[in-house]
Amino acid sequence: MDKRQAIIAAALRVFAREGYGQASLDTIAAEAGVAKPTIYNHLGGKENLFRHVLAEIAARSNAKTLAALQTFPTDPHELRDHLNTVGLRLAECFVDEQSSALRRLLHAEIARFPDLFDVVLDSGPNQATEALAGRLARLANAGYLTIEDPIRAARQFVALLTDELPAMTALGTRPINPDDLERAVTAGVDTFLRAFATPTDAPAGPPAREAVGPLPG
Amino acid sequence: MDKRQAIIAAALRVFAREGYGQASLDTIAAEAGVAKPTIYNHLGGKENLFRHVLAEIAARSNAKTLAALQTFPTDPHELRDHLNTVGLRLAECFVDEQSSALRRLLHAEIARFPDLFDVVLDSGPNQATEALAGRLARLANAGYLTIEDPIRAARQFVALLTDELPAMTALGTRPINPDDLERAVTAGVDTFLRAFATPTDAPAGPPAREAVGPLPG
Amino acid sequence: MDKRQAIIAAALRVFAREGYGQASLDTIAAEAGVAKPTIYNHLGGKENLFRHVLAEIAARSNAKTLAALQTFPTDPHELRDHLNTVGLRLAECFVDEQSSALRRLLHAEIARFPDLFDVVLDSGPNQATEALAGRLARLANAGYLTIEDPIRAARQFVALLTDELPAMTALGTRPINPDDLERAVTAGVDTFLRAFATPTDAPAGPPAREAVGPLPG
Amino acid sequence: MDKRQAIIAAALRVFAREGYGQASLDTIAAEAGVAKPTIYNHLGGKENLFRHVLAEIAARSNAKTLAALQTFPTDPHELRDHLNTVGLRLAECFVDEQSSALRRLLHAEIARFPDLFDVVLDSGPNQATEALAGRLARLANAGYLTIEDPIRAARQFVALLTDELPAMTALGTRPINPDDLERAVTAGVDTFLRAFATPTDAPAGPPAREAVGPLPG
DNA sequence: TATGAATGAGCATTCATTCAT
DNA sequence: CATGAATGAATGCTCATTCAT
Repeated sequence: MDKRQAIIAAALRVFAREGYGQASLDTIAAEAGVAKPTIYNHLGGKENLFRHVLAEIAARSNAKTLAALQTFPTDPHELRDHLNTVGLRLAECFVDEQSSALRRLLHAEIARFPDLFDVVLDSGPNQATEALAGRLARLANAGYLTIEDPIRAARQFVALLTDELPAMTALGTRPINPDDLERAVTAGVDTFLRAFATPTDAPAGPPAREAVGPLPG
Repeated sequence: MDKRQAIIAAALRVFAREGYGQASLDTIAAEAGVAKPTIYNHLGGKENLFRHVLAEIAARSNAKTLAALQTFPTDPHELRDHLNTVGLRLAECFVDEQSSALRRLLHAEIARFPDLFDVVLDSGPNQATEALAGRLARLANAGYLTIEDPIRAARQFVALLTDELPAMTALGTRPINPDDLERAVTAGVDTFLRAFATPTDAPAGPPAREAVGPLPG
Repeated sequence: MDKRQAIIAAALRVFAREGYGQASLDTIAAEAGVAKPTIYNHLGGKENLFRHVLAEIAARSNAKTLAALQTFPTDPHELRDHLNTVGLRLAECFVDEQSSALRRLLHAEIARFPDLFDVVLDSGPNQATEALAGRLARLANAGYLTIEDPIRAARQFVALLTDELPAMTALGTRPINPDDLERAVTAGVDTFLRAFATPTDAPAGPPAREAVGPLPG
Repeated sequence: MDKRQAIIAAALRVFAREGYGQASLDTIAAEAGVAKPTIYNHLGGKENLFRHVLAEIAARSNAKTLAALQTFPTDPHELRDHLNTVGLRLAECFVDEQSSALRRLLHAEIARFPDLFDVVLDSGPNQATEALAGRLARLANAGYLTIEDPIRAARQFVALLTDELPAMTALGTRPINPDDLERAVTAGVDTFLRAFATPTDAPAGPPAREAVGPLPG
């Protein structure tokens, strides 16, 4: 329905702005332009509304992130530049307003909604990590990177990229200067490459096969 | 006073358990074994109480973390082992119940208390990062590590160490298996050394365990 | 609505009985037979409720008083009797329970609601004084009274009528004996006539024209 | 004691400013510079304190008023001027800050303290009325005034004097312009003399200034 | 389906009062 | 005598929820 979307959109704004506990259904109803009971008709209670909202943000964030990975270079000649590009896209997803709000809400209400954490994790970051791991594995197979555990590498790639962002954005409540964002990404990619780039004297080619598999002794 | 400490301790528990908005002074008073007005006499209102509590946890967490760094090896022969040891201590601080609660509360209430973020940051993580950076710089000076920006390296060290912990502990609400924690730390230290360890053809120190694979020349 | 009137009526009773500060919304709600939030839905908060109540009593009192003046004799042969009659009606309005309560509440809360005084004054006594002044001016024009400033005369008429009433009714908290009320009125009218009755040796007729206008040297 | 007076003085200010219900012992204690229990030691409870305060203001107001009557002219050649003078003094007592506060407090709390009304009345206005009645009786005996019931005349004298003052001072919460006060007094004295001055064709006293218009024969 | 109206429960806060010191 | 500390009780107000329409 039309109203249903209006309610979820309004709830998303209000929950993000005020948190679950302080958000009032009156505010949400007013902001959605509907009467309070309509919220109950469509979504039944505050708790259920919250779950729907989180699912919604998680889905959106996930879609955005997967889209950012869609054009991941699988056979780049300029590896660093390409990682910087894709890293910047990921970092932009990370500092995205809704993505930040989602993280804040999860932290805030995990005690009240312990199940939501896994739901969100599976619907979002885990998928992204898997996708990213696949891309990194291809680069490893192509000999550009030396990676034993692609999932781990993917997680660490993201960790290095987003390292400074919470502090720089006050947990996502302050906008970040694009230059600062790029610098943070560059720093993360730099360290990532120091750790995982295949030494360049062995030019390109597919030698690093064993690097992906089980390690020797 | 005695009561004052009891109030802060109880408030800490209740805020951590229920969040700022849902925590009620009745609950805190009951859990502290005092009457409600006593909270007002000592700490003046809910907001002030919350600030005191956060400051308290932040101070404790910081002290714990700085203590963990106190015995940082400055001239180790077994670099990896030593980094694993200190990394484990840091990770233990990270997954500490109070430290996790602090992070959750900060995320939850940063919209209501925008100033608290910087306060906590300065009283905690920033000091730890600086201390850690100093230790890493010494190791670099001694030729064990190749580091240009110690602050950045310190931040990335922590990022790599704690990478998996939020997911493994459900944002600090579930205890973590010590073995899992150690594995996560090892993985982080491993990548850190791949990125920053000085190449081993330099005589100092043992080679960084072949399992990691050849480091870039 | 029905409930709205019930709330205002109950609030009127409770405020009159206990004063603004001591009156509790719980009491008012109970006495009105509604739940507390209903008061907020209809009238928004204690202060607003108080304003509505005062406006209500002021309007009622004013209507009563103006009605009492409606039948004011404009050409009486028995001037004293007629003034006694109208004076008694006015005095009855003055000692009326609600009118007294209004005066008490105004005195009590003028510090908290400085604006209410003028509001009530304009919606009540001032209108009555003007109406009364008009009636007195007609009597003066008809030669029965000698009045230069009808507004002043009206005020003084009321002052003389109500002179003893506060003390006799304990500021409106005790009922007054009708005989006592009549005696007080008679005394006031008596003095009023001593001051303003045109000397009777000039029988009736319209001679006192100049008395209303500017006085001689 | 010193403290006792400080408490009463502070309570007087606070009660006058905020009313009985809203005045808090904390405020009074702070304003008096004592600890709260000290109020209990000296004056036992809020209600008792209030009684003491009212008695105190009543006594002061009464003293002031009686002093204003002390120099009442008993054999004046300029009757009107003398009545204006004494009337002005009485009116000044009436608009006095403390006297006004006393009236407001009495109105406000007569429901809670029904007995206080008579206490204050006897300790104040009644004494003043008696004193004034005595003075007026002397003037009547001297042939200047024609008065049958001096008490009644005294009450009416005051009523005519103070007629406009409540409206002009917003029940004593706004200061009054001295010129306005004098004009109000003059108007009251004028009407009083029209009612009670012995006709001037009798030799005693100067004629009552034609501005008043002819007095009834 | 959508809503205006109503409510029971709960919250932060304040206050008059007492007690140990 | 004076006070710091503590508290039971009450108050204004808000909220999630329901029901009749």
